[in-house]
Amino acid sequence: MGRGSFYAAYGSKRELFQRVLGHYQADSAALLRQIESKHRGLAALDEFVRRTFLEASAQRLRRGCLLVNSVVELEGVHPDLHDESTRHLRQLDRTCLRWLKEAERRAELRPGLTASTLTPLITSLLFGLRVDARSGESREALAARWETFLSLFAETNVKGGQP
Amino acid sequence: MGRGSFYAAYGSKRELFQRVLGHYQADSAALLRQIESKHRGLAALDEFVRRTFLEASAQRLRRGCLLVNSVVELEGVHPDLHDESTRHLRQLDRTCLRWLKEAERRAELRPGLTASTLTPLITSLLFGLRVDARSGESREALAARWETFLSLFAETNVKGGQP
DNA sequence: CAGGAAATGGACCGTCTGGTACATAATGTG
DNA sequence: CACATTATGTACCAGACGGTCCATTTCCTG
Repeated sequence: MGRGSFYAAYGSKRELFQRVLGHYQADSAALLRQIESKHRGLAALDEFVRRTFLEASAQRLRRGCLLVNSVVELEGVHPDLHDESTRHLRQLDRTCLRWLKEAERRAELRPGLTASTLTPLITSLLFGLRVDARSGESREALAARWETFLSLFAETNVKGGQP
Repeated sequence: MGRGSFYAAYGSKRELFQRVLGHYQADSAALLRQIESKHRGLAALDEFVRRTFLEASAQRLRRGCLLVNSVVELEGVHPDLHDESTRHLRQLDRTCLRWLKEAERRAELRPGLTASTLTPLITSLLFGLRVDARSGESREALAARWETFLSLFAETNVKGGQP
């Protein structure tokens, strides 16, 4: 793409990046909606992780998550873009909370655990897995971590429960 | 510091960065050793997290972890530095495994859990917490997540256990 | 085929960067 | 005090960057 057409189309590199962020976020939201239409509770969460981490190509996996990378890289340098990225991430957070509340209602959580305490922990772990991905960890290793994690808080009768 | 003295002392920016990585890693290792001399098993792990995340100033917290930031930012751009960072991180991994094995021996882990399956999960979560820190999450929020996590795999009689 | 819109490839500009060279000043030591 | 070492500020270089401008070409449509 020529320089001229680029700036005619997008105005500046910054604007392009913001557009990309928007697209990424829109795609993620679409995925969440699609999953939500087919699964509920912990099954939805598990499906999301499977789709996000385990079905990605090795190359795509190594690229990590655009939003997480942005949060890490833009802090201090581009505060507005950094904030925009974290805002987008929090949206994923809200969906996760919704799923967990459903799971709570369905008694898929081990006794004593609540959706509101578990949700931030889950999103933190997902951040961690995305860093792992970028550090070159294999799909299998990531999957194992996720299954272990799931087994820690899921009732034994649901998928991923502890034997 | 003047330009001249800088290049006389460090050779290049790259070399300086490598030195900084080395120092950071050495400091971390020293902290690990110090903790290991006073605590064992899950107590050591908990102390480490407390010292790393909860005692840091708000500014230092927001800077996150140099190694994690490097892994995220240097992937693809500076493969050698990226690899060096991940190598350093894996060293922390090994220490964590040692602590968990001790915890296993002392029956501090919930039944059915093993050190070798738990350790990678823990380091992933720690990565996630460092991203959270960089995204501006508060010390309290981070502490809450950690306590929740600990309660998921710690025996109820040890610190952080579930009531 | 003709004509207008859109895409292209460069030439060009100011600025920032890592890095060098050097002349000058500060510093420590006999 | 004198001397060698070390640090400093500055001028300078080459290259990359984001961005603009424009002449030329491509492409779609009447």
